[in-house]
Amino acid sequence: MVGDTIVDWYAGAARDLPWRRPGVDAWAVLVSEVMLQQTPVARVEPVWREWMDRWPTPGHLAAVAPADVIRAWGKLGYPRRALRLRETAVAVVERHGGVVPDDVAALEALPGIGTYTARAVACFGYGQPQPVVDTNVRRVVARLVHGWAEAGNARAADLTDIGALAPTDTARATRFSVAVMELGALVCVARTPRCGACPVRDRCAWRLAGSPVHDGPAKRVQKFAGTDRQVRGRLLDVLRAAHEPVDAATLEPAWDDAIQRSRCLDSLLTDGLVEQTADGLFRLPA
DNA sequence: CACCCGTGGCT
DNA sequence: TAGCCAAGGGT
Repeated sequence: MVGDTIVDWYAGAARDLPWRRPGVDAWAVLVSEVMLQQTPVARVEPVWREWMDRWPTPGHLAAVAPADVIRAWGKLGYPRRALRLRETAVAVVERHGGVVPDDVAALEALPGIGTYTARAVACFGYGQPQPVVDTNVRRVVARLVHGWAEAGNARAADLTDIGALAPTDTARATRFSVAVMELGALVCVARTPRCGACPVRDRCAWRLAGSPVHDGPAKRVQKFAGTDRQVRGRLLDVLRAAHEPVDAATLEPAWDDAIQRSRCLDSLLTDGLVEQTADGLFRLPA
């Protein structure tokens, strides 16, 4: 069956990623998964190594100031993830005695841990045969099973779809979850799939249908230039570099439009990524 | 469910 | 070059 074929392919094709090595615990896996949310492997690797070296356990991370965490996060993007990761460390210490929980429901209750990440931790960190659905898996299933060129929006049936392909053997089912992700990351990629290198090309519904082009609605492109996300990033850049609180004037060069700049600073304060001192200066939260 | 939340490399 | 895309989550 296809599941077994994909597992066998993975044995010879898997990348040697640091968080996949033997002895890497569930906390280290959790940290990697949060960093990998919407961020490419190549950019995560060095930050993850440095991070785990500094803060190897939830207890270590829970004890440091948000400012340190935000700086260490660097330019991975979506810095709210860094804040939530620290909050998760606190929750693991307070609610789970410093041990990452091994059941999906408890994992999903942690800040910044959703449907995907909870199952990824249970599967990759604890060896459970959990179905795991990320963007790679949705694309593989779309092509292999449904014969579509692209995955649609995430849907509840995704978990059922991938579960149906998993090998029955428990250990192989666990391997299967990483294996499908790897297939999507290395072979069944978004832009130009390398079907010649695909272990299941002969059983792929999309190929059997003649590799039709995507005919549904185009996915909405997210603009970046000029958006609040860019402005927030600029403001945070200034504050990451400053090791003393700064006044509003110091933030002006970050963005010309005063209205937008002010709105974004407010939203950073609301998010807890920035705080204001008693004398009205701004800094990363101590 | 649609939208918001960063960043940088690749085509 | 401008857009596409990357191991999503929260609201």
